[in-house]
Order: sequence, then structure tokens, then C-alpha cells
Amino acid sequence: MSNHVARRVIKRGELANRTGCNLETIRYYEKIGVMPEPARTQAGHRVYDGDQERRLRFILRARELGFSIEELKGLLNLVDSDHLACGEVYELTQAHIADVREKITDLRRLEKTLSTISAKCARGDTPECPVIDALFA
Amino acid sequence: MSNHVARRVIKRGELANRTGCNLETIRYYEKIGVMPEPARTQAGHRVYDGDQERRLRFILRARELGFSIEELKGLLNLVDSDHLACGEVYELTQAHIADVREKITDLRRLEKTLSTISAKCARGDTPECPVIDALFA
DNA sequence: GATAGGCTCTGTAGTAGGTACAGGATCAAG
DNA sequence: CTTGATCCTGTACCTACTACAGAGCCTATC
Repeated sequence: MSNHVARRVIKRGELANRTGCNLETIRYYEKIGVMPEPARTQAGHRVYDGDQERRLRFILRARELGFSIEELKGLLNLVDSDHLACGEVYELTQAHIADVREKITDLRRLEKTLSTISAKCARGDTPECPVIDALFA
Repeated sequence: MSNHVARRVIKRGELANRTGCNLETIRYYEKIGVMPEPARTQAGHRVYDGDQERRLRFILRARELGFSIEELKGLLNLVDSDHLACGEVYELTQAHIADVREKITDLRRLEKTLSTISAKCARGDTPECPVIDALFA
């Protein structure tokens, strides 16, 4: 007997397969409140519909783009609100871009320091090592 | 009465102050084995000497340069060994530089994607938002 | 209709690299 | 001798997951 409202619902394993998301991560997203509590079969198995699959893809994409869970929650609040204001999304995105740029700057500085140090290296078997010296300095 | 071998020893709080390291982090480094177990006063208070302060500075500097704790342990093993081979240090450093460069590349790609998406943004109060659309895509 | 093996459920523990307590002991100054 | 700073220990918390154990369920085959 098929449920009269059932239209293409899937279980957790299939959702994981279709989205490439780890099985347990889906449960985790439910726990932290970014995924809604899904419907259940009589036996208690979670069932997901197309909307929920789209939401999960949104979450995964945002995470892929480096949005933290907190930033993601901000985006989802906007998505979930009736009056989605593009300006607010823009602000969040700009803030995130600024974060990313800062990280890039930091890493570039880091790379330069490391390269400079390691360029001095004789690479020999000697106990004199400019890398170690630089770390001790 | 001063201990006959005591020469400029400090306690954990002063070590933290002098190095800028968090107080608890020192204990943590001891726990994970990158800092040695220090001497103790009769009351059980940790005391550190100049060598240990230098070692902590080394650790902090390596962490600042983005070496993971595992990488750091590798460096410390070399430092602690009798036959410090600069070549090995060089290898570890090069591997780390490669990691850093990869992170930079990833973040640059990310920044480009985010900038492209957000450049399309009208920043209006409209419910049409290219950022959200891009995330749902 | 029994059974095998897959799936799902729950709670909990582990990862990196720390940070932050609580509750008690000790130390130094007044 | 008291007060306040420092120290001790163990444990919990943080981010963002991931992995497991032990149980229950579902379906295909015999």
C-alpha cells in the first residue's frame, strides 16, 4: 500500500548518495538545525522530498564555498524568510569574501617567509640548519 | 633557602607572559608530548628554565608558520636527535610550503567564484538574488 | 515462513588544536 | 594571619564533522 501523499521520497542513504554528502553528516545537519526534521516512516526511518534535497545541496554548496555554519545559518534565515532581501545576502557574501581575502594575504606572507628561510638551506647533513635557526630566533 | 642548582627558573604563568602563549596551552603541549615534563617545586608547581623557554618559542613559531602539530613533531624529532640533518628539515619545510601553496590556490579559486557571483548582485530588496540562485544551482 | 544481508535507528566517542572553567592548594605581601 | 594572586588537577567546551556499537527493520531468496 502506497501512501496517498507520497511523491518521490527517498531515505537517508539515497539522499547521501545523490548529493555526495556523508550519511552521518545529514543527521548532524538535522541536529544543529540547518536541515529540518524530516518525515518518518512508521518504523521511524527518515524520508526526504525534493525540497529537502535542494536545501541540502544549498548547504553543501555554501560549505564548499567556505561559508561557516554560522554564516550559512544567516543565509538560510534569509532564504527562509518571506521577504528575501538580496541586499542582505550581498552583505553576508561581501563579509565572507573579505575573510577569504584576509586568509589569502596571511598565507601569502607565510609562504614568502617559509620560502625565504628554506632558500638559505644548504640541504646538507650538517647540524647547521637555517630553517631550525629561524624557528629558534 | 634557594636551591643550589636554581638558575633563573620561572613558573608557568611567567613563561606564558614572556612568550605570549596561553597559560593552558603550555599544559596542553606537555600533555601531547611536544614540551617535556618540567621540574616541580616541592608543592608541585612547574618550573621552567631557559632551554624550555627556547623550546616553547620554537613550537610557537612553527605553529605561527602553519606547521601542524604532526609536522612540528617531525621538526622536534630532528632537533632532538643527535645528528640533525638539514636535508630532512628541508624536506619537511618544502612539503609544508606545498601545502600552503595549495591552500592559496584553493582560496583564490573560491574568491573568484564568490566575486563573480556577488558581482551579478543588484543589491536590491527584490526576492531575486543571484547569490542564492547560485547556491541553489 | 525463515533467514541473510543490507539498510536504518540511537547515542556516544573521536578528530585538531586548543580554551575555559570548577574546586582546591599554595605563595607572597601587608 | 589574612587576602588575593597564582598554581594544581580533571573535565567540558569549541568547529564541523566522522565513525562506531548494538539494536531494529526491510526485502529477496530458498
